[in-house]
Amino acid sequence: MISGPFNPPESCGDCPIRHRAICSACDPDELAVLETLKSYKTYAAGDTIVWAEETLTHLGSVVSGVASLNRTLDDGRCQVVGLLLPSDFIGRPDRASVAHDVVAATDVTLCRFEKPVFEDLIRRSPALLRRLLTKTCDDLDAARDWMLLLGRKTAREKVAGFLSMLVQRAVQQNGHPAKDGVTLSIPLLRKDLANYIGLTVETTSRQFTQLKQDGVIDLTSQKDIHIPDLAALFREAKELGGD
Amino acid sequence: MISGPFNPPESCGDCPIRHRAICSACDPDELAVLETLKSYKTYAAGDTIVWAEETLTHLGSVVSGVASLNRTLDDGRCQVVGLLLPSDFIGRPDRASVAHDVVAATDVTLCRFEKPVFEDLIRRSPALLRRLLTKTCDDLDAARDWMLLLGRKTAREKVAGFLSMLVQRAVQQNGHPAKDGVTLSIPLLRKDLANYIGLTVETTSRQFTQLKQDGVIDLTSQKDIHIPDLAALFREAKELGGD
DNA sequence: CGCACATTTGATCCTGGTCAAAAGGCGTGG
DNA sequence: CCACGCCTTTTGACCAGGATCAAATGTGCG
Repeated sequence: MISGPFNPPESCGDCPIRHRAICSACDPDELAVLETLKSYKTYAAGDTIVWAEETLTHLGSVVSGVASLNRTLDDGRCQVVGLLLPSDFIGRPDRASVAHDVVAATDVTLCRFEKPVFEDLIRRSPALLRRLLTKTCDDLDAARDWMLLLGRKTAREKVAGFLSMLVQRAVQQNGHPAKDGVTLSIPLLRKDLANYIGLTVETTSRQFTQLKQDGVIDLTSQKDIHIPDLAALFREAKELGGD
Repeated sequence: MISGPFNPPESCGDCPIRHRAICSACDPDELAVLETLKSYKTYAAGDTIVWAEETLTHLGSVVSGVASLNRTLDDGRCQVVGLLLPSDFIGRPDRASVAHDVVAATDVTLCRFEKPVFEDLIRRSPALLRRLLTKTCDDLDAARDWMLLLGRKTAREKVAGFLSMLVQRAVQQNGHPAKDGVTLSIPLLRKDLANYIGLTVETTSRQFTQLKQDGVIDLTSQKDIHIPDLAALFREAKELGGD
């Protein structure tokens, strides 16, 4: 989605996630405070940003790139339990650690605050706290939607459901309503994608092939995909209200 | 778990969930305010407490009983996306509705506030807001744990995982550390249990039979279960740190 | 160009689903 | 008190969707 190195914005006013991240709740005065406290950090694709159970020193938002939240069993089985896209938040204020690894799927830049500093911020700004609650509720709803996909959907529906989710998030970010279909880039390797939808790489790949043959999707490269008819994709995904 | 009709407490001080529900964040003054604003409502097992997408008039906590959060597809496939036990909270302050049905699994009593009243409360009490955020974060972590179970665990591990979760929640509520095993009651029908762990009733039943034959569990009746060795159960469930 | 890794395709197996029927529980009414 | 009927749970026989194992094809990079 972002090509080339990402340069952090000069000021919060120029920040690409200014109106969607938790700081969107802040007025200019508060923003001026954040400005002095924030710092940026960039990770390369594949880097682990946080290890599960590790003590967090910072909290913050994804400014660019995509990260996945991974929960892994001793025997190697792995489930991706969430995707962090730009404006999504990492960490919770009242716990020392998170319960899963956070891994950069692409190059990732974070806008961070030291944990005690952030805790002081939300103590002083109810708006910020309120915004964080809203975002957490949204994450919870998304996680529960995903439970339906993992527990009850077929392989084909899972792949279509994943793509539907990507499309919906892309539309809600870029805001283009899409007239003649949508083109987007899949920010995960097949392996990670499979771990996200609870399948193996092989079945995932087979379902892509099928959906392509059936004209639901069009792969221009392995990562770049074109969806000619959104309603058709949503129907395949059995989204509630997908028609 | 609760037998016979449940009588709401005379005052918040006598309430069984006083120290675990969101009101645990309140000082005596705040509690006195809540006291004048709350109301109780009881539902019979099987009743739908809230329909998905229906406009919520109240928010509140489960005082007694168990409710399940159900997400259902048009073709009838159904996934339970959460269990509400005593002290758990229903609803989110900033949305008009919830994304899933809330169904009473046993008889359920709620302690409720009218939505606008509750919104006013959290506007005036940062402690309450803060407590709500903590609970929501906990729910999110639990949902993500469940995604691992749904996406990556075998039928046997799913059943053992469900029982492990029940045990852990029972211990954290009743606080008894359990010397010679734990006895508890399963508050769901097999059908609902199956919908919670993403299996059919038949496989769920078969796994119970297996676990019984292997001495991991002991069914005294269809709902009442005794677990002689918690560590053994956790091992079956492949819980992180289950040994 | 050649190597390492990601993705796709193929052949076979096995876990869990489906369909069907029996057994167990429980409340109602004779 | 027991008989009947309804619903839940268990068990059985068979089937299929997705996993596993293996190999071929694609892709990016030094």
